[in-house]
Amino acid sequence: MPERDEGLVGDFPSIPKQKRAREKRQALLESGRELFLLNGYEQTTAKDIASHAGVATGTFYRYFADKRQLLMSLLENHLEILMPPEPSWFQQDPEGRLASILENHCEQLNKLGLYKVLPELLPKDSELAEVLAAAKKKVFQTILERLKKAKLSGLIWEDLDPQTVTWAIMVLMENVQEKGNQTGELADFQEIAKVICRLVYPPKVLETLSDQENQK
Amino acid sequence: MPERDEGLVGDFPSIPKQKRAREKRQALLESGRELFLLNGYEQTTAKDIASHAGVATGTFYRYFADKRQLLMSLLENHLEILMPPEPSWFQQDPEGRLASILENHCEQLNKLGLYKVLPELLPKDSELAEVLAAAKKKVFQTILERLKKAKLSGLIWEDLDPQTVTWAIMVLMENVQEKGNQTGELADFQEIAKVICRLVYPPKVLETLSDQENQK
Amino acid sequence: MPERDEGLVGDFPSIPKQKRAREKRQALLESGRELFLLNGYEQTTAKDIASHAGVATGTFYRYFADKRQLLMSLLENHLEILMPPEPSWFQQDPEGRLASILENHCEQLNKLGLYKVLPELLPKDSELAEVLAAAKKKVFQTILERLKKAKLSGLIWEDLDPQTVTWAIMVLMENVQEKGNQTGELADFQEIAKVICRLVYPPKVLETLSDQENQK
Amino acid sequence: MPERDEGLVGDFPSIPKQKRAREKRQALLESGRELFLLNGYEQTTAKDIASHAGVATGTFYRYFADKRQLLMSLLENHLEILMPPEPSWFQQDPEGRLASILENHCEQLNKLGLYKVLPELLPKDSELAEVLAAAKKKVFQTILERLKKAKLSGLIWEDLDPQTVTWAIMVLMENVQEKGNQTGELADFQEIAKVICRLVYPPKVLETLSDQENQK
DNA sequence: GATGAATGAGGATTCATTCAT
DNA sequence: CATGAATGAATCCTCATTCAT
Repeated sequence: MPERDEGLVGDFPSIPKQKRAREKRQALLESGRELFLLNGYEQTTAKDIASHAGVATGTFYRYFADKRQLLMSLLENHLEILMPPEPSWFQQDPEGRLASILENHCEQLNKLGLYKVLPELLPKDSELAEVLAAAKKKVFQTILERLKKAKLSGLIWEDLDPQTVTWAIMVLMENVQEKGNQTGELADFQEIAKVICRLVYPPKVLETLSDQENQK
Repeated sequence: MPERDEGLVGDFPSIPKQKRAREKRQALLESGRELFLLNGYEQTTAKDIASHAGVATGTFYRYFADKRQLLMSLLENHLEILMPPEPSWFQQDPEGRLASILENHCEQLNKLGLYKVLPELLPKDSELAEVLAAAKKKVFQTILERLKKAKLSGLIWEDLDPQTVTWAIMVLMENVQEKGNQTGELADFQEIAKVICRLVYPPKVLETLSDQENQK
Repeated sequence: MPERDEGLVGDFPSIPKQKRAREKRQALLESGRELFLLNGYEQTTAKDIASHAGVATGTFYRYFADKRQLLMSLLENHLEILMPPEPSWFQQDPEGRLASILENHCEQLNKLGLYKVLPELLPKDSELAEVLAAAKKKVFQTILERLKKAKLSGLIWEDLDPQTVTWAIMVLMENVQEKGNQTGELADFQEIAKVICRLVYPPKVLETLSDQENQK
Repeated sequence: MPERDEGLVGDFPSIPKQKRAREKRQALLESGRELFLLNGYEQTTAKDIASHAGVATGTFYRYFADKRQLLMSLLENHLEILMPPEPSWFQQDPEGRLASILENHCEQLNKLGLYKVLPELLPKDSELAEVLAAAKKKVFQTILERLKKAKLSGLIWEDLDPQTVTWAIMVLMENVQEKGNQTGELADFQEIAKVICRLVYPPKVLETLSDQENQK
């Protein structure tokens, strides 16, 4: 009766305590990640992952119940990276700050790469879809709250619906890492930040916030 | 044994056959579309599609090389629906027009449904990905051109990068049909249109454009 | 949606109506029977059965859900052969009749051979065990009823418990086909019949019944 | 690092180890027996047995070549329990004695339980089958000899074939422990003994033997 | 052309057995 | 000696594709 670790999504075979075993588990996770990115989830077999990690097929099943579970582990470990960041709007130089947040988020996403497999999985794995949707909803709520507070202070556009603005911000942030692909150039985070900020602040407010910074 | 349609004014050999063949092809395409949406692309087998269309497995392969080709046909037939619309910015009441464009686009997308399978395919089918990317690039260019013209007329924000704005508009338009899922409400196209227009027009320009309309 | 045939034990993929298909199904059943007898149930794989029947592995699964189901079909088709016969005790020359019943039963059992696999399966397949137990119980009841009637007529031993006698008769009949293996000779059905009859009739009754026959 | 038991009067190297080893072997045998009964032979893995016995998988293979050998050891250790008893027919109160022999045999069989796995193994393990057949043959011979002697003394039915009677007795004795399952009641050893005795003694002889007892 | 049975390669998973620690 | 992680052959089963009718 191996001990089991109840994670966010499903059961896992006992997570090994031994150092060697932990390393092997890590190697499998890493191999899985790489091959999923390279060939897609369906096209990657448990055997592939195992041999890429330098172990036998059976060893894979010592550490993971199946391919799906390995992926779930991966996602669980990096859920926060997959979520769009939650910028705050009261700070100075919002554009610059947002740009660097975006750049950082983008860099992490690309390093992880898992965002490439999600679209393949969401349609068939409703459990996973729910988990992600819940996480996104939370981010949505946070951003929305902040926007509403900002609105009370008169910092943001009066005539835009905060819900819709929140949605737009999230959609844009979730797609930053693909901007390069479309335009053929690297994403210019400064420009993107300006665009997003335009949805939030009227230009005058933005000037004020920037002035404050300049005065410092 | 080809059936013959012997009419008063001569023979139309094989025309009925062609007609039936075309119908069969259509039935297969339609079955494919439905099943892909229902169960996802990978989970749908050629046999499923054939029997859902009321023909034998082998018949499927008379009309399509394989499952992928059927999907390609589907996409080809409806590529324009899958592409974001190309709004123009010189017209009066831009928000209202954009709203109705969005609503229409969204409706067509949902009726077709194919947008749900794309994410599953793009990672593994680079050819498809290229085709779509090219189509998107074209839309991108069109929108960009229009924005640049508008900029020359001083109608749009001076300080935003047209490329980035174009990218933002497209991303937002491509994700309209998912807005409902996230917020739990139906997408409010009017509000979305307002948000998108904010990225294009300074409020004063917008007022002017609307005034023109009112004067009519 | 293939039609399904609800048998005694479990569901079966559609039983084919086409002649060729039926023959193939029969060939698979026969191959299964032979290989089960030859190598035992567990040692026989679906692939073995398929290639012994001259078809591909996948074909096996067109006709049977799995190995177990093939066996169930076999058993269902021949359940009556597997059950011990139900002799009646009022007739003339009971020994001779019983002997020929036994010989016939034994011959059929050996021709079928399935009795050799049953012991392997009963411990792990409680569903099958129940079906067989129920069938045996029915035979048991029939034999018991007949014995009780005979007892009322004073034809059988007064001092033996009919239930126990029934049990003994069934056990002996179920083991006839193994007598040869133990003694090294062919089962002598005449002698076995005499032994079984001794459990039923006192010698004097037996003489009377035989006399009646002689008088004819 | 072998532990050593250094006593006053010399060394007993490895004796403690041997004792522990013997215990471990016993634990494995016992675990094997329990799991075989519980899940059947095929369904029990070497790993199951080892962990049920509280040792590592590898340790199993230090004590037994494989699962089969463990079972063989078990059978070897308890062969006599598995064999039907060898009643003698000269004693007084044969029915009572036989009844108690049967009860005892039955009890031991049930305590051991191994009889439940034999049917699963005999078809695939001809070596085992031979060993058991040989043992049974020996019992058969013994019973047969005794019957023949009794026949010389005129104690038993003149008209029944001793070989067949021997066979019948063995078959009945081998199936006592299953009588309960079929009739739904506990086996009534007294009645079974009466039935078996009917195959051996004419009623009058039985009375005489019983009288002798009564006279005592 | 249409059919659908047949094919068989390929993926998931298990488990007897070995071997480095 | 004991351990239990690692091995990989072997099984089950599916499904894209072919082909005889």
